[in-house]
Amino acid sequence: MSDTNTGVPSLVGAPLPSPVPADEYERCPVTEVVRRIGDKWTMLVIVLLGRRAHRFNELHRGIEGISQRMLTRTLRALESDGLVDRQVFPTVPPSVEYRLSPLGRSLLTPLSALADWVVEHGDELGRAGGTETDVVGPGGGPA
Amino acid sequence: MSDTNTGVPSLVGAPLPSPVPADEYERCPVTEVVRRIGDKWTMLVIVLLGRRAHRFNELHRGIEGISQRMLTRTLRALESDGLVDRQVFPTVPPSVEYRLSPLGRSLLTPLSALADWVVEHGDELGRAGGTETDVVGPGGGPA
DNA sequence: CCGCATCCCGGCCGATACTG
DNA sequence: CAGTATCGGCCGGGATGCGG
Repeated sequence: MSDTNTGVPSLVGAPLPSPVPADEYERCPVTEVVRRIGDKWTMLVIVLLGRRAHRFNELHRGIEGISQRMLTRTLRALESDGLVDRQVFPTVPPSVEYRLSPLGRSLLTPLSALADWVVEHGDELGRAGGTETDVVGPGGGPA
Repeated sequence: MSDTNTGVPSLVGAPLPSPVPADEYERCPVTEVVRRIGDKWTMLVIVLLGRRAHRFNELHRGIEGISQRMLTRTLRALESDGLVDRQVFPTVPPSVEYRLSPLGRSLLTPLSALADWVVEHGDELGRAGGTETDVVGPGGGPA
């Protein structure tokens, strides 16, 4: 299912015979996206906009702790990524609505998979054991 | 599927009746994980370890551009998150093997979903249109 | 071979003030 | 209401060198 010849030959697949050169990983597509949405606020915005369209200050109040600056930046980034659509109403006072683009909405699906994982395994994260460093006896190792 | 009462009531679901207070989003679990794996190298390491166990310098050579410092940091972080297991062979010279823990392997599944999305929509990202800012005529807006 | 310590820089991000 | 401008702290992350 995940298997297309784009550099991501299914993450869960068995160890492939030809261990793809390092260059392939350098521009790993998953990494790209994760880095895109991996910053401090992006995910929160996506989640909020995943529910319904929001106006600027609506988001500003909805995401406690975010500054105007970062909200603007985050929205601009999402916009230029084509994940959110921005709609300006030239009223007085002006108002702007942000909503997830079709592309952005399609992203919600894999994101839900992640959410599912967190719901199921999230409690095992954090401090999964301080000293599980498993030392085997001499002579058993590779080198 | 995504719907457990843990704070992530399915991202793709229709707009829920009770619009959860902002506090809920503050500690959005998905955001947590994404921030965990959203740094520069973590995803690459996970992908490599997803194929098979690797030794330190094997990873170092496999992920072109990473410094020893960052590889160590990344591995330590993944380790304390319980996503990778570290196994030391007290040989001379010493050797260390890193492999995905069961938890880490379980993470590959949702990550694959993301990979699938990238494979399918990745080309629409980046510059999805400079000035798609849609301005409607006066009188049509909310405010 | 594995990994830590130190130095340093650039960018992320917050606070604040100002504009249409 | 919806931003922009500027300053500054903090930290991610690269280079190098040392230790077990």
